[in-house]
Amino acid sequence: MEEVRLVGGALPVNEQEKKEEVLNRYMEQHGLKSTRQRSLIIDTFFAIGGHLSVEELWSKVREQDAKVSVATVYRTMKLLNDCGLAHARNFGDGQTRYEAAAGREHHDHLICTRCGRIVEFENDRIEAMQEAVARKHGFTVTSHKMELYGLCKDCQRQPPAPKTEA
Amino acid sequence: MEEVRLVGGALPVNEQEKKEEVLNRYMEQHGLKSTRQRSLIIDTFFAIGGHLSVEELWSKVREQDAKVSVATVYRTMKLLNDCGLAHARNFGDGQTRYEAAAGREHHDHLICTRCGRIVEFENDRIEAMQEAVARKHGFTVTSHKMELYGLCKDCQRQPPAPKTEA
DNA sequence: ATCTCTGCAAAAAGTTTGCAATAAG
DNA sequence: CTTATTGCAAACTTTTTGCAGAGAT
Repeated sequence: MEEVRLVGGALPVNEQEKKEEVLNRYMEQHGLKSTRQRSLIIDTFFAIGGHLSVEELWSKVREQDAKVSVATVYRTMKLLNDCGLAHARNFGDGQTRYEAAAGREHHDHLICTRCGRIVEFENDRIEAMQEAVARKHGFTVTSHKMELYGLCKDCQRQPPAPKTEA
Repeated sequence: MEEVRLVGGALPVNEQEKKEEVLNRYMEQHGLKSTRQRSLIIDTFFAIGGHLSVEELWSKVREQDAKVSVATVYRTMKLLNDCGLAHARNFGDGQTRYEAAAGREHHDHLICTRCGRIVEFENDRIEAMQEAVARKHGFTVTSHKMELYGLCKDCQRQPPAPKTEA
């Protein structure tokens, strides 16, 4: 139970190719160059998975190359976001978190307010009802965000020490 | 149709009393004092309604008293949030927005990505399903956030000029 | 009087940007 | 070679905080 800090992490091998394809096409079309730090940041991001803040990602990246600057991490994540391989999320802790997006279904989040654990889920019936509600109000939905905050199984029985998000 | 920029704004008169009661009790229990700027900020906040950023609220407050500082607005809104009369929201535009909460049911938001209009709604069935999903993952939900982004009725037929949030 | 508040300005925290040096194609 | 990228530091934005003077009870 402990090792599953986050659900929805690193991509399976077959996704790797699709991801690289998307990335390469995007870089080519935009005249971008492939650099050592970009690759390192991107690889690290997809390898770790989860919902990383720039700070967290940066510290992981620096374990490999201490010279990489935050600015580069910010710029690279913006790039990944723009080409659709990562989504920027904001869970209200004051910093933007990124999550891998390539080839993944839309999903929502369950967030433990005690230990910071984040679990992803999807539910078609809820989505259908959202559509219905929107229609009733004359809206056309293009995207949505749903976050459930509460206590995870472990934290419900007080004991487990609160750990800050992985 | 145009005047309804936001749904869920100023409180009805009968709510005013309940609100004041809550506020007074809270201030008393916490040894807080009622001051000119606090009252002005709070009254302005409830009078305008909607989903105000500190910046917006501050500018409205300054129309009445140009000397009030942002710090005081921040401190006062934090206070309102703590006593449960306001909820801090984050719609991803980089600034915290507050909305009146006294005696209002929990609700979610429909947000027009073109004109910024925000419509509130509530749906018990969706909430019930959220509970179910959470339970399935071993979570106990204490609060949630659901935002549907898309185009409102007006903006679906291109013409209407986009206006920034009231 | 006493203890809380306010305004101001400085400090944080997170993110962005300008620029000269550096690396990629 | 030419153009994009990087690191660094300065700039920005939003929010918080320390402090001395002003205000509330």
